[in-house]
Amino acid sequence: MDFIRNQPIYIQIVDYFCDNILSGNWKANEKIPSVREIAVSMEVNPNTAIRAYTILQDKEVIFNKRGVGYFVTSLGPIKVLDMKRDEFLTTEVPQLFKTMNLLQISFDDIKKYYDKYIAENNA
Amino acid sequence: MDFIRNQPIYIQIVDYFCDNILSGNWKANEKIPSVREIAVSMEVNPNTAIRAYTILQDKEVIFNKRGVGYFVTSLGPIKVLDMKRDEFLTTEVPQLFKTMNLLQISFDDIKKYYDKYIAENNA
Amino acid sequence: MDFIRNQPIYIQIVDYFCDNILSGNWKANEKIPSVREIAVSMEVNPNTAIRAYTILQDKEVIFNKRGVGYFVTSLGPIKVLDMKRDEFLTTEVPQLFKTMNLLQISFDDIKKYYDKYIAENNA
Amino acid sequence: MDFIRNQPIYIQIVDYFCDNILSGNWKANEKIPSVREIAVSMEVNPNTAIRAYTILQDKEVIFNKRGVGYFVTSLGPIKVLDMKRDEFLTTEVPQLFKTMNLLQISFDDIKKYYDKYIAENNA
DNA sequence: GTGGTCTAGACCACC
DNA sequence: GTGGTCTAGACCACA
Repeated sequence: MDFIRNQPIYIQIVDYFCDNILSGNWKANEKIPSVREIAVSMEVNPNTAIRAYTILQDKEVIFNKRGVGYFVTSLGPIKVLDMKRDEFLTTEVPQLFKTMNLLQISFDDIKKYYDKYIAENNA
Repeated sequence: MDFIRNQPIYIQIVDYFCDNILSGNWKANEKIPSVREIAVSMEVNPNTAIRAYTILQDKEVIFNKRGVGYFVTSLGPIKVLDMKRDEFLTTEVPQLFKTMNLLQISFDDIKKYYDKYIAENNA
Repeated sequence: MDFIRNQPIYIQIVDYFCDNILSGNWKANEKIPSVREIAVSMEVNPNTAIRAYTILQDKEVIFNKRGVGYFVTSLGPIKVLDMKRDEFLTTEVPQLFKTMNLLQISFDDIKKYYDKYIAENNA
Repeated sequence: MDFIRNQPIYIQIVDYFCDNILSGNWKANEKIPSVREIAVSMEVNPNTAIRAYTILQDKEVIFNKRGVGYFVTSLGPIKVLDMKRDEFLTTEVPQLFKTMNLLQISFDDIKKYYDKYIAENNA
């Protein structure tokens, strides 16, 4: 896995987990990969992996069955969706508009990129 | 100046400088505030301020006349615009689309927020 | 380590690093000494040492594994060689010829010094 | 005049003066340009120009007739030549050889560049 | 353990 | 006045 510089690895792992849950790849009540598996596949220190699990456990997105592994909670997918939507609309979107304004990029420009993006990813 | 936690202050100063250049507030070949002025006005250590100057100097956005101060290079405004546009289009925009996709937010939804944003900031 | 006056210490550290890489002492992908080790062994403030690391990191000669340390990039040795060669041939060599010309020193004179230098350092 | 970064401007002016004397452009006992002329033509602070004059005056390479201007001393050209030769042979040349060694550049390589240089500058 | 950031303050060179 | 370098030392995030 490629990590972005300047952003903590454990945060990037959290995001990776959220993506899997949002995309339906990991469904409610399903078991997710073990700490060890993640640590190995991502070439990451187990301590770093554990931090990601702990954060999502604190937010009740995943839970732990001792000796068995981690699972998505039944409300997990909904919680993630809410969290992400909220963050997206109150933080990212306004920031985006501000940047567009500063860079003189019109909404139509974005629209063009969007159409292109859709074409490429649905084809 | 108010700084965002968990982002280095010197990066925020760099962004502040870029904003001033992009907005036309600081024009090509014009002198910009001295290190000490910035340090005082932002209530920051001069060393921290210098880091911002050094970064932009390395990118040839500003240059130094010894004993006189820092100036915007003649290509400075263009370089900043290019840098920012590039980063925006190759990083933020794809990220945006991916998030929209995951969160099931349509382009029309975004459009509504955009119209609202414009109405608020131009009124 | 003995530092030359009137040249920044951090530049001299950069040169020291480059020398180690050029001489094959530090090879591609190998870990190099930590910031603290260098700071202690060179009797220099860690901040001063960090500047050297940062400069070479910006030039992609070394890179950082978070929490682990700094490593020579795979292209590091080549980049250093290119950088140094370029600087040598475009700056030092023409400067040399110009000085020789001004001082009325012939190429044969230099040759004698060179032979002497080689004799002393290979003997 | 274009100045090199990282080297004091007054030193570069001193070098410029020495070059003029060595090349025979400014001969013994001849008047050299006034401080003001140099300051204007080089777009430099007069104080900075004065430093260069003072340094060469201290070394008895130039002298001042009050109200008239600066002149090259009768021994000026010889002194400059001695100074430069000494510095060249004891500092620059050994440094050059060391760099050649590190960069795996042979003396024959240098010879080729030299022949090329001569051909270009005598043609 | 690793590096990164920041402050406080000194000292210097240069213009 | 300008910026540049360096030290000492604290505190933090990360692995």
